[in-house]
Amino acid sequence: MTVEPNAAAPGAAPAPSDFIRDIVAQHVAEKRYPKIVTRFPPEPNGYLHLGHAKAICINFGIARENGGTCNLRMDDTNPAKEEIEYVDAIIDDVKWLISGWADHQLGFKRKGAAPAAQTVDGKADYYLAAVPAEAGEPNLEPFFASHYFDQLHDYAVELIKRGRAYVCDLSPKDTDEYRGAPDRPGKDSPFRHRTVAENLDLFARMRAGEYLDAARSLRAKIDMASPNMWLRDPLLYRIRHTAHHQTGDKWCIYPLYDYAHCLSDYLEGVSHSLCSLEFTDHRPLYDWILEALGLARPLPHQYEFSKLRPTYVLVSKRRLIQLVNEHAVDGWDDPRMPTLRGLRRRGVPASAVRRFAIGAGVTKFISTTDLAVFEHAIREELNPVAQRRLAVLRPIKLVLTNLPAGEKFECTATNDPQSETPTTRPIQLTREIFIESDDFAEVPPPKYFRLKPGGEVRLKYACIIKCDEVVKDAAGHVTELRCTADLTTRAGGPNVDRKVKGTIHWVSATESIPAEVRLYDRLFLVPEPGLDDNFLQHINPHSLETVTARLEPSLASATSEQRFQFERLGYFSLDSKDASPGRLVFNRTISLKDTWAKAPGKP
RNA sequence: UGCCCGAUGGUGUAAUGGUAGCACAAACGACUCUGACUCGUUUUGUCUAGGUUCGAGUCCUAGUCGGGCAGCCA
Repeated sequence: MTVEPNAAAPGAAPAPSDFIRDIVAQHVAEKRYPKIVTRFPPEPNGYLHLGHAKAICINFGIARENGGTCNLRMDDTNPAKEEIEYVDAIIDDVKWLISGWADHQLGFKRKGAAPAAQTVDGKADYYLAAVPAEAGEPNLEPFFASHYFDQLHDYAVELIKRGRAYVCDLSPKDTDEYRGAPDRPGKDSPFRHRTVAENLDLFARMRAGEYLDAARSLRAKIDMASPNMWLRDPLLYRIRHTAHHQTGDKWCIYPLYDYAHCLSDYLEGVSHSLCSLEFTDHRPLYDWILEALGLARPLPHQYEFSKLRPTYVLVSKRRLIQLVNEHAVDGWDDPRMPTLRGLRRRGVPASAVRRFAIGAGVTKFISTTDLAVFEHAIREELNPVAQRRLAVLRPIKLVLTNLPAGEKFECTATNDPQSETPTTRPIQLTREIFIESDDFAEVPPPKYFRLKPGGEVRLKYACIIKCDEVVKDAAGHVTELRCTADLTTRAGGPNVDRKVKGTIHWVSATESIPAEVRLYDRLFLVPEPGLDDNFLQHINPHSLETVTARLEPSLASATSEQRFQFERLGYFSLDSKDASPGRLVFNRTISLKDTWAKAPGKP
């Protein structure tokens, strides 16, 4: 198939091809649908995470490649579990993830709009078209399954009239028993053969609130002996005397997922309903309901793909809640969380999440993707755009004994070495500076080419220095290094081209500013923490280390939108929550690759 | 002892009956005022057994292994 190049992300991988896209391409060629419409249907009962990112990228990606729309729909058919608080967070996270990539595809609807009655080829029909969220109309909102409760009810009545659904009085327990087991057929409910009139009456009374919760249910009349459990007269409606966050107390009967989902897709004109593998067994039911109704427009179809499961990460709503509740992390937006909010706060660009989610591919094979692939994607996105700065995380004082106190030697540092037209900024070299404590070793391991007693190293953007003396305290800890600067090796100096093996970063002791820097690492020590019910014991005790660092002064005016590379250390950005004008707090998004850290022979 | 889905290097993914490729990871090397980036080289793969075919990762049969399904959750 041919796909449009990814215009919004130059240099990114070409639009992918996979078994679902092949099907869509075929349908486009056949003109099976007037338009390609997909949907992303989260249940508003939790925050979106890395696993959802894949579903978002597939659904929006396919809409994007085919000039279609992807509707954001709240799958809110269970008032007991869902809360309005999550709706806004979901909208915000989706917009963030697709920003600059598929903004045009985001389908919303007018506030309060419900499917409208229309006639198609002489048949009565309901339809609710998307309005592009980008159109700038003020009163737009996402789709809600709950906004279709009237139409869904009408369709249920129609199923009863067609003899395809009946009201069942079996208790939940008896319903389970009658259902049988995977290797054992079920048996018909004693209420299966009620007349249409009786079913209509009972269903109306269910709706009118005459019965207690779970006293009766509406069931599809399919086949209690089907080898597919979902075809054994599945429930369509249950009685729940519970208020709903969208419809208030208008309803005391609520549709179940299988009934609501396929019809919601249909009402919105969805062409391809893409979901994860565990719904494969539901597909025959999805098709059965739509076919039983004799609908007017082309029917949507469901296709399933395997979820994204990164290593070293939990992608289970229940377990993420546990992390938050047991204070293993500091809330849903903790930068160590795989939630979109957490990733965003950590400084991960949406483009990196997309690169990862899209790169994982679309298959039906249950796989785990190495977290290193994600980390690589983050570095790939950040490297070309991050402004370079100098910062020292764990400072150790270094005195350049041949430089006069109080004097500043201006050096020129490059902001964006990856740019074709790099820009620069001045930084000041002074008699007293800080270097990274890792960059000095009194007893250096083999192949150590940082600073050591009697050794030479280049101060990045400045000059070569030689270590003359190591000053220690009574306990034997190094407190200060005394070195000589060779100013002839500065830029413009006669010996600027002199080579030494090592180059290290530094900041002026007098010009630099202090800042809190949070060094984040993987939350778990084992690749598949979810395998263990007692997963909390695998938490990485060093997943967060907070240090007081020294930064070059230009960082004082940083904003949380900016991305920085602290040279030789990693990518950092201002914490959007805890930083304030008087307080600098930086998060490490991801470290630079460090081949030296794992060099053999290194202690 | 039911039905459904799947299986390609360490990991993920491509090859649509015709040279098993790409990415990540790993190892080595070049370059380097970031032990980064970039570049080069290398290691490692079609679950098993039959069959169809000039030719099979691909098609067929059987098996093995893994996953899903018995919520009035989604």
